[in-house]
Amino acid sequence: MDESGPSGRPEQDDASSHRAVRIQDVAKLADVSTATVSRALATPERVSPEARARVFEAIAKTGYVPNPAARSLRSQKTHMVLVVLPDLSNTFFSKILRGIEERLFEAGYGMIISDLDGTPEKEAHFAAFIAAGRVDGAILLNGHLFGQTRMGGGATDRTGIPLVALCEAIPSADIPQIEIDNRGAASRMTQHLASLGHRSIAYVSGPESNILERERFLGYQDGLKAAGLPFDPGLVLPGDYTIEAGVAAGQNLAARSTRPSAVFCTSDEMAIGLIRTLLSAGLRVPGDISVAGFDDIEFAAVAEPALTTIHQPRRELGQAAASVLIDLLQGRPSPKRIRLDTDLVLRDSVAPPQNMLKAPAKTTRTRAMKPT
Amino acid sequence: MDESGPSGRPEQDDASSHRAVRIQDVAKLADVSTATVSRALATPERVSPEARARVFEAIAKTGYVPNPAARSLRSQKTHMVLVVLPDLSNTFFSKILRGIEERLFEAGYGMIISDLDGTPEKEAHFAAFIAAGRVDGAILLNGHLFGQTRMGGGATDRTGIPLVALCEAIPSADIPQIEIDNRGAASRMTQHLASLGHRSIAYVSGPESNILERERFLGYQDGLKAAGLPFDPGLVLPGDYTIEAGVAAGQNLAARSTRPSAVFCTSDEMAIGLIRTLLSAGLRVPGDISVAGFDDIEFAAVAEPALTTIHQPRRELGQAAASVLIDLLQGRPSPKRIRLDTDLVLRDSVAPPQNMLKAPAKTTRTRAMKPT
DNA sequence: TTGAAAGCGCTAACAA
DNA sequence: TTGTTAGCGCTTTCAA
Repeated sequence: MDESGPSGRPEQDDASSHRAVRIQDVAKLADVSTATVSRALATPERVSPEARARVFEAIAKTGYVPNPAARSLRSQKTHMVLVVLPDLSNTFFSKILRGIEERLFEAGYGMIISDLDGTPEKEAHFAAFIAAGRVDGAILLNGHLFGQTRMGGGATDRTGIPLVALCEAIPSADIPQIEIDNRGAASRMTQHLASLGHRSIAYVSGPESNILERERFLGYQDGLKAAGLPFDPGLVLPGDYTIEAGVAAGQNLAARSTRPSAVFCTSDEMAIGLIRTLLSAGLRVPGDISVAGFDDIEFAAVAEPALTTIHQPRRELGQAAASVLIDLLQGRPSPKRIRLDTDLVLRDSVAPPQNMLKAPAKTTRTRAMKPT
Repeated sequence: MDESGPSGRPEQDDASSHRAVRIQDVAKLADVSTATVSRALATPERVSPEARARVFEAIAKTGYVPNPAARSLRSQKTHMVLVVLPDLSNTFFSKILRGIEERLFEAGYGMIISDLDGTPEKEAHFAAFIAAGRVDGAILLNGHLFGQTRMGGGATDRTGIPLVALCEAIPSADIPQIEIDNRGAASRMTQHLASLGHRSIAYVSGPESNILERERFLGYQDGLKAAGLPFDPGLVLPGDYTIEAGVAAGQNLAARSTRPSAVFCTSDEMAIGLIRTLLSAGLRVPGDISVAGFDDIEFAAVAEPALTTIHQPRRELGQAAASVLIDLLQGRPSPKRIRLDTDLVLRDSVAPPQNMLKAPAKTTRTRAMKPT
């Protein structure tokens, strides 16, 4: 079809170059069989140096790119990974995604993203995606995809593709988990607040059903206990990690006659929304109320006041998850669980309660926990 | 992984069969040919009701899911769309992405994401992605992918897959463009600032090479001219849409002895970083300096002070781009250019200059431009 | 080390 | 309306 031009460059595209270059074309040009071309690509060491050289030359000359559909049909591999996440438009996830993409890219995998905004039908759809064999593996950023669908029947190996859980551990499933110590971090923040003298520390939660949330809530209680403070259900405000939830919690708090002196929000978004509402209501932060967040998103550092929060290594989390999945995909052993460290980031939104003194805060980071 | 069983015949269909159900299995069960099964799926109206019923029953019974690799190999369609974007971890893009994903999902397309963090090699990689036929079409959110690589030679139809440019129009290429009127919006904001009495309006730019940036910069100049203000190059500060760039611009401004009374930042991130730095330097916003942003990201409304900015319909932009691409993919006619409206969102970060009076601002939206 | 040849599972051209 | 059949482009036995 496409004779290579006299120049040695790939053919000029006249009307002629309809057809993509196939392995046959390369084989013919290199004067070998298609099998040899295939081998030269997959296992170069099993092809004689001469043949290999000719093959690569022919590939360069023709601009041959293997057809992934054919390859995939034959080899049952797609070199694609599915990433399932609850909300694409959430800053928290997008940074993780980037970490994932980086690593997958390096390893030659493509990334298919599925954003299931809480829609059960979408879960089913992406389960079908997996079932159809469109991907070699998947990274799950939400705790319950396949929670019902797939794992429910205990049929972990029904579809049989490697899965990795990121952040939201899937409790029953025994798939590798990449996470932070949510409980420990929440406990640590709570104790930090207590150590400054706060006796009444409110908690703005994530969605109840969320595994992360449960861990953090336990951590909050741990922290209270460690500080010798009683747990007061009246100080627990419902939330869902969004700015709006923070605003709602702020309104709730602002309307109270007696208020906690500190609030621990389980996401920075909520903390920022909460602070905004408090300020609008004429309260001072941290003067009247200290507010702490969780995640350390980009905006935490430039919030007004700058947010004291827990730093999560989001990109690294993504990278770690991708690395584990790639190991699995390539048959290498890989850790069943990776727990990355968090940092307690001290900024300006938290201070000792009104009646106590405190020097103006500077951003400080404290290593939150040692590796285990 | 596992050896396929005695490969002559498929296993029993119900028990935990190793082997995936194929079209043959369905055909046999429904007592029709594979062609009929295929037709029943693709063009049900061309199959007799009885046959169709039996086919669907068999599909339900077996849990048949077509093998996309085989389908794709044969039909030369992948039902995949590539989305190329400059920075996945940027809030601005993630909301757009969601709009895209929604629409693609509805139409039965999957989304492959490529984040090229300015790395030229990645551009090449994804160009290869397209060349290999892994996707049926692509949405480009950055102005210059294939700017050199592909379009350079004027060979638009070299790879021949439908392309849509989103936000950053690719100047020379004649592919459909989905965008906002950047120039008009920037002009409008500039005039708004001028109308409040600001005579000295600084501008924090995006990356120079960026097409968006050029449009907005022109708009800024248009606005100045319309307001009868001179253009002062000393009031143009370099930026790149990031928080850090805003911080840098803030430091620059804070260090000056005479300062503009207003600053127009071409992204909310920069505006937030700038405000933060100004406040830290002891300046008041908008008391001493008014600051305006661009984009209206989620955090704009809860920034302190709340940000006056240009609202971009990000999700809708994504949806529009996906819709156009789907039209193209399915051979329907589609508009060559879609321009969505922006809004001027008035909040608290902008006020008349110090010597003038102004009532406390409330969030207000004004339609920025009429459709054309 | 190499080549011939048999499919991977599906769709579409052609015939009936 | 339906079935037969020939590939789509590749990898991978199996022999040589």
